[in-house]
Amino acid sequence: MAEPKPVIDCNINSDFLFCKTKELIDWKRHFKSKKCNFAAKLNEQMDILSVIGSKIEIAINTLFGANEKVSLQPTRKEFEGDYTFVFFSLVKSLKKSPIEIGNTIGTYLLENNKEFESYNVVQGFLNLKLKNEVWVEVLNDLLKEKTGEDLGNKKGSVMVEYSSPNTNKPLHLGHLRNNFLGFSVSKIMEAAGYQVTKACLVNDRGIHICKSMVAYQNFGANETPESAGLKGDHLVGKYYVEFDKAYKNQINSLVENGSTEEDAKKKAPIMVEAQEMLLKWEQNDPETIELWKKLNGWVYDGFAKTYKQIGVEFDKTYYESDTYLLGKTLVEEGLKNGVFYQKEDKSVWIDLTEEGLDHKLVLRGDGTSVYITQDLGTTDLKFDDFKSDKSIWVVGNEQDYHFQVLFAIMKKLGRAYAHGCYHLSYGMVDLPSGKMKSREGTVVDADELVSDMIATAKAMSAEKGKIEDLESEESKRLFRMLALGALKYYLLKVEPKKRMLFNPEESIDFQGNTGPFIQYTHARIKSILRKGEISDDKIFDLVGDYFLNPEEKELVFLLKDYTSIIQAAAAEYSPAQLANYTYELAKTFNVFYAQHSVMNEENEDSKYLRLGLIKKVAETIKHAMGLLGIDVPERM
RNA sequence: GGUUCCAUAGCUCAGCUGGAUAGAGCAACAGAUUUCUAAUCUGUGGGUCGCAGGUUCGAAUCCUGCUGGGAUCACCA
Repeated sequence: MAEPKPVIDCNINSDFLFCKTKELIDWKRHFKSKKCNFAAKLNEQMDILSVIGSKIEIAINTLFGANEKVSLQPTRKEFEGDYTFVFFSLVKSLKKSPIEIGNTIGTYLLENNKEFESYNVVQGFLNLKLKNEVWVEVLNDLLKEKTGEDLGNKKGSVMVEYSSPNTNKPLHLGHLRNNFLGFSVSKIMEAAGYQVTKACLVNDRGIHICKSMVAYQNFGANETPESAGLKGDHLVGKYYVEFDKAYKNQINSLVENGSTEEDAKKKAPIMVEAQEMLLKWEQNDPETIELWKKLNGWVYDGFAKTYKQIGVEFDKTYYESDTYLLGKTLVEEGLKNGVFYQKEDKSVWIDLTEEGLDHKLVLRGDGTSVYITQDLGTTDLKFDDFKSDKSIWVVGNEQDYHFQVLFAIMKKLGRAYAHGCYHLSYGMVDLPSGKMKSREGTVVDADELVSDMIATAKAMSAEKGKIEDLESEESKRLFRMLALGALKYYLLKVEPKKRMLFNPEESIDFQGNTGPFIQYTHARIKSILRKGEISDDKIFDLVGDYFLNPEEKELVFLLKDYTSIIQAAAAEYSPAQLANYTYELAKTFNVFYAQHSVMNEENEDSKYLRLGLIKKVAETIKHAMGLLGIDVPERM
């Protein structure tokens, strides 16, 4: 094994990976007026990628007098090198052959910098290999940093609204995608340096809850969650279904007696009753309010259990019953300043044709609100309450148009916050049997799904013979952790905006690109670390002159990307990017694990470096999974 | 019909602002356990990147058109 002499001294940070002060100043001056990828970053924290990029920019400028915007990509496996600079654009402007340009730059880089080990040129690709000690130092720096916590806290504040359930039925699979997305995006934004408020807007009023109320009043016989042995939300959901049954029966008999179907739908007594109840509710009828509070109370108890079980939470809960009348003042404001216009029937509209949208009603002729009216008011309220710089709505893509309209109106009303509004739109969750339809009873209930998955996790653990006492509290925690890990990862690994297929069998899979695979990887590492804890000081002392093998280097390579992955995931509101990264990291560790031993390694330097390395891998996995809302076990 | 999103291996999905021979997992087949957890690892087969043009040194990626699918186009929420 090669044993390179230590060329790194203790001032490495200020001298080696970072640019020398004088050099730095020259670069800044040099690139100030020009657009250069990396030079622009000099004020910020420098990572190895930026350093290399800047050095190439310098080289090109010195050699050819050209200002090139350099971007780098990891060198493909089939070529030698760490990073590749693609310079086809230079071939044209410099009118020289690719080989000549590549060699000129490569030679210059090697002669004038100490980071580079070698280079090779293939067509317009300059493959650069960095010296081993660069990677050791990258690792050393990583070990000194706290995982995922060096991003600063200076990006402002953001509100993430998600979940937003209706109080007439329990949560289903579609809600789970919403909840997991919302929670994860909140965590990611937080990690990226935002101050986050997690908000939930409960849809607790309206015709849907009145339907449940009417059905309960008619058929409920004073049933309670206790007497029925049902979670509150399921009990109320049951009466929502009862309503629908009775409604359909009434329609059928009306049609049999000669009504048209359209007429029957309007005149069915139970529907009339529901509408009357809504009216009573709006008039604050005490009896109605009492019933409403009772049923909603049950539902909230049920939701609370579900939220606790799936591990999501909120900092602020808004209730539509409090906010549904808001927005009318905005309508007045809009009329006053000419953003809105009024028709003869007194209804109020906005013309959004310039924005590529349509005319939109914002207030009915009788002065009552529509959906968008409420949302105008609620949006103002949210920004007023929290003074957030940004606001994210996690809502399904069936409301894409609604949010386009909402944001366009806010802009027209001159709300400064309008540019900070973002609709995180996600696709539907399909089942192998097709679309989920609540009316056809093909919805997958959230509570049921979670408990099924916990049971499966238990069964699989039993089958593997991994767990001794299946009934212990610790085991139960583990099964829940695995079940939720599988479910959350399955729903989050797909890019939010894409429609996705939920295959029950695949979702509880523990192999391949799954949550439990990553959880298992973490448990494996912790198992080693239990045998070989080592103080940080010792690791830092020893890594200096160690020669990394390819598997170790690959891990370092991935680990150093972690913070930028968080930034990217935050910028695109995409937990999927983080999920993919974490999978890649876990997989890479397992390759390392299959080929190298940590505790049985005879070379002490190697052993301690590996202990440090895998500790960092475990921390990164844990942190990243945490951002997905997934816990990882110490053993499994 | 207008608007909008999507289309990549048998299946489920990656593929960042255009870069080298398009990648994973599952499924199939063949291997690996005296060694820190085999819920792991290694290998094999599998592709008209929906179709057709365009932009250029270079396109799964950008533009246009077409086909297929989803969503939406309520004085519902």
